[in-house]
Amino acid sequence: MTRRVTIADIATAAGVSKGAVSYALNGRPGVSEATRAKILAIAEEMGFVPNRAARSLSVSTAQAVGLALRRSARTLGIEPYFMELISGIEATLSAGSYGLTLQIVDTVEEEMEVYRRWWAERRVDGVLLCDVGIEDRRLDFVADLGLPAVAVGGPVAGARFPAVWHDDAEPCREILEYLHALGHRRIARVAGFAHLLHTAQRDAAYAETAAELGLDGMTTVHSDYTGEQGARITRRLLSSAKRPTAIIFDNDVTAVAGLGVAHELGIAVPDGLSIVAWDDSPLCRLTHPALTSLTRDITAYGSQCAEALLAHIGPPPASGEAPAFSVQFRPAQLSPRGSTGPARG
Amino acid sequence: MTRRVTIADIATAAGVSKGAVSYALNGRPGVSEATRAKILAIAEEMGFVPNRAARSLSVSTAQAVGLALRRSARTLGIEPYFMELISGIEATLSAGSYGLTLQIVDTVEEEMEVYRRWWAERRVDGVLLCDVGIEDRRLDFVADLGLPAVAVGGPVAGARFPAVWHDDAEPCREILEYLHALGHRRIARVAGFAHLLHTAQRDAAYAETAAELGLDGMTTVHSDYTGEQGARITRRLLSSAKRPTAIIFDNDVTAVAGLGVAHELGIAVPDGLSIVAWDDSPLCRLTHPALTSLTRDITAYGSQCAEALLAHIGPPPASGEAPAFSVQFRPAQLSPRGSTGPARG
DNA sequence: CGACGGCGCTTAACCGGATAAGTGCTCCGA
DNA sequence: TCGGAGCACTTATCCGGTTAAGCGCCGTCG
Repeated sequence: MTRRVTIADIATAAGVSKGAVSYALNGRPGVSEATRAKILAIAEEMGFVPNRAARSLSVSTAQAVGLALRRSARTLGIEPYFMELISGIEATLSAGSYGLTLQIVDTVEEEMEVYRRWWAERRVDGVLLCDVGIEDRRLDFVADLGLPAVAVGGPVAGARFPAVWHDDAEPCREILEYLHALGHRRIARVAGFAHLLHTAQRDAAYAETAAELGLDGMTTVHSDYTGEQGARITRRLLSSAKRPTAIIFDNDVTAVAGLGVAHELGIAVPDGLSIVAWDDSPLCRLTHPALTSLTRDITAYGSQCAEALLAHIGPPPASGEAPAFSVQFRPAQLSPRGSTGPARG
Repeated sequence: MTRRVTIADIATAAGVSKGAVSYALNGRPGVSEATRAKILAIAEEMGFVPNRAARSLSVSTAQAVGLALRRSARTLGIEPYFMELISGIEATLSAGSYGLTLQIVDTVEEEMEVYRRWWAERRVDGVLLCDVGIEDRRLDFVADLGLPAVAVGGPVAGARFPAVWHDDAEPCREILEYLHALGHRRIARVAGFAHLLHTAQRDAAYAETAAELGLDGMTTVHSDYTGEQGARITRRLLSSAKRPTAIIFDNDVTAVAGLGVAHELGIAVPDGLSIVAWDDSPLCRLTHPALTSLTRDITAYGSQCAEALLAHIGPPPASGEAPAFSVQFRPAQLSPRGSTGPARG
């Protein structure tokens, strides 16, 4: 295990000072082109890679972004959403040679503590906040800390930092009109966590469209996004006297579980029941029939979030143009598949 | 955004030198108990958190572990395996106040480049190698680099660093005997990537047990673990003249896809076809019928891997007892559910 | 009584970069 | 011919910790 090569080694080899090497490597003025070329060649030949800690200490930047996820291992595992998001985030970050530091936490308190520590340690330059809630203590906490952040989801009222989100109202309208056009009148919805911002947004959007279409029998049940709850709620819905002819699920996992329950109860899909899932993932194409779902490119969404964060971290506040607050991402698109059809009778 | 508190600030406040503060905070001798208590109290009061970069620079340790995943965003998203693994890894790491740095890569070359960079930058103190292959160039590469590593999977022949794995032979035998006892004689297997070590191990184990049981018609088809391939292969298997009465899938995703195909072809499960899935995840309980599967605690497995890595990084090689090479994890257990039953006719 | 050892603390160097300030040189114009 | 600007590079300092070495003071023992 040979010793690492430092700029001092390069300086010695090139017969110049450490300072000159630093200027040369960072493309700053202060050295002649000939010397710069020579230094770069030597650095390349010696396989020089700057020590991250030393650079961080000097410029007081971590070149890393933090992501704290407050979901259980099981939920994280089965929700394609997070891994796709992470994958997108990661792609943008590594293109900008930023690292991604990941931590899984149990409670909001723990999550905030992680942010406090990360920032105090200068382990990260900024964080991405997932699962934005209606009343979200993290928002003020992080802003007060001075820790650059971007909310994954929004728009956040009175935001003190950027958010990246997509309009859910439009897709909600699209689904409901689609199901209505297919003749469905008793439509149920298995929603996500009631405290999440986007759940509330969808709640409102469905209510509005339902009113316009004269669908007054729409029931909404909130879940924790797990398959177990999805199955249990679906079982209850399908066992009721006036059972729905269509169910909208707020995520893919509960939708797949719901489909399983329909099979279990001998209800044919889509003849006896239509199913729509949010968050089109490969999961939706695994089942038979494949699930009609709302497609959005979560990986691209993750990239966009990371970009917003880098932009927010990046330029010193002197810059003329204000950072783009609250970027809006393209809304989800309905992808009709085999799980939806005309209402029976 | 107030300036960070450094040990110099504490030193001033306590009326001592930086050195004394450092000794006090690190629990080393060199200060009286009274002074230590005073310094600790002041540090606490001022909310001191050491700067990671400064400490790293001094002690040349990153207090972080790297994980590079060579899978596509879509695969990562839908495979519960990785998130559960990460979750377990993360739990152990954060308990030891290590960070986890994640990177997603496309090719082996890129992956090795990431290791080289991480190590040169001293961004990580060690890495976990997933998806260990039969001929794995990464193993020697990482060992030559001097980068501490632990293989997630094994045993690795001629290993130059520890591995954590579980015996797959025993569960393979268990499955085959179970299906044999149920009367199945035409059993197919949808395996994973042929180049992966554990696939080869299972290949061998099945072949051996099949020979013992006199099952000579066992066909094995290798897949890339995706639902698409799982579905396609299953469709082919079920369309053949002498179609199997049972299929073993090497992961949960292909198994769920296979179940979908059975539905599609109107083949009842388990009456017309029995299905067994490896890697019991919530996914296996989402379907109807729920999938008989091989349960292993992947989160705990991840923890174990992280522990092995920390142990390998941790004590300087002087230590008396050799680091535990090649920890064996408990084998997977068969969890029979609704997708398996007696062979028909 | 003086030498010695150890405690408790300070001093200073170091980790590996970035960077402001300083130095010697050349070239230019007055 | 000389002052001054500007280039190319060096020197020195800083970032915030860790740590070896040094130093004064006290108690102890020969």
